[in-house]
Amino acid sequence: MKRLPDTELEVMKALWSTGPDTPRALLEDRLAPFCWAANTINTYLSRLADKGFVAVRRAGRSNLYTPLVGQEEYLAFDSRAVLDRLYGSPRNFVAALAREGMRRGELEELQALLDQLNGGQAK
Amino acid sequence: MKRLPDTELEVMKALWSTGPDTPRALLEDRLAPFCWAANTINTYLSRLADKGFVAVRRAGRSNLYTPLVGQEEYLAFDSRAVLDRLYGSPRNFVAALAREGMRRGELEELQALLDQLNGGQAK
DNA sequence: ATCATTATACTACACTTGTCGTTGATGCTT
DNA sequence: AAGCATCAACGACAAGTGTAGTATAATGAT
Repeated sequence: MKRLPDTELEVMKALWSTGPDTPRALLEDRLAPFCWAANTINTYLSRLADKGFVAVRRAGRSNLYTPLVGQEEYLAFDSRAVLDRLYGSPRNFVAALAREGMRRGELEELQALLDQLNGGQAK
Repeated sequence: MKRLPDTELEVMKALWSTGPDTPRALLEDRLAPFCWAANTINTYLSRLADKGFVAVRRAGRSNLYTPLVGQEEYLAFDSRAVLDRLYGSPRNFVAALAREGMRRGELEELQALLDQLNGGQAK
């Protein structure tokens, strides 16, 4: 697996949010905030198809798009890649975030997750 | 600030590890594992200088290089950029990591950091 | 059958990144 | 002063990315 560039990632995010066999129109809807030309979205979709990230299926006059790589799968891969690139460990990543200043609630959320990951049983 | 490409980041990592006014020879030493041609390192340094990440100073026959952006500063920026790009929150990032399988000790390290960030006082 | 619509496929182009080769300046040797 | 060695500046080039225009093919209206 390879890390995706920012724009292609945005397209994947849209696809993940819409599920399989997403019609083109819906996809454009989800991507509307970016104000990309329709052709631009085309290019990103072709590239994603080339890379094996989405399947394109013809349905009548139009196309349906389906993500071939799941969100969970990609996030798992990407998060580890982030560590390898610069941080080395989750600890270092979170430490960097903390230095920048965590936002309201982020720390609590994280603590709650850790509690859960620890199996709930207190030490 | 802008995120750096992988190779330039490796050069910055080397510079951070060697401190200010790093002579060229030492830098090449640190970068030896990458087996880059000397010219290649030159290019990365020029690009980093253009981007304002390093200062170059002439010292006699050779150059000295100094990082203009601190490691802490860059990590703080980059970690937040990672969240904005794909995860949204530290929680989601760590959840993705957990799904991929945390490595030995990573979870404990992280918990220890959180304890510390929470100011130590148990709730 | 022809024309207009429309969505897709193909092509283009500038900028970035990864990687070096070539040129040029500076100083050391003789 | 001439030639050699060294290091840095500049130029180069392929692949990837951001962004979109032009061409083409299928559909529906006359």
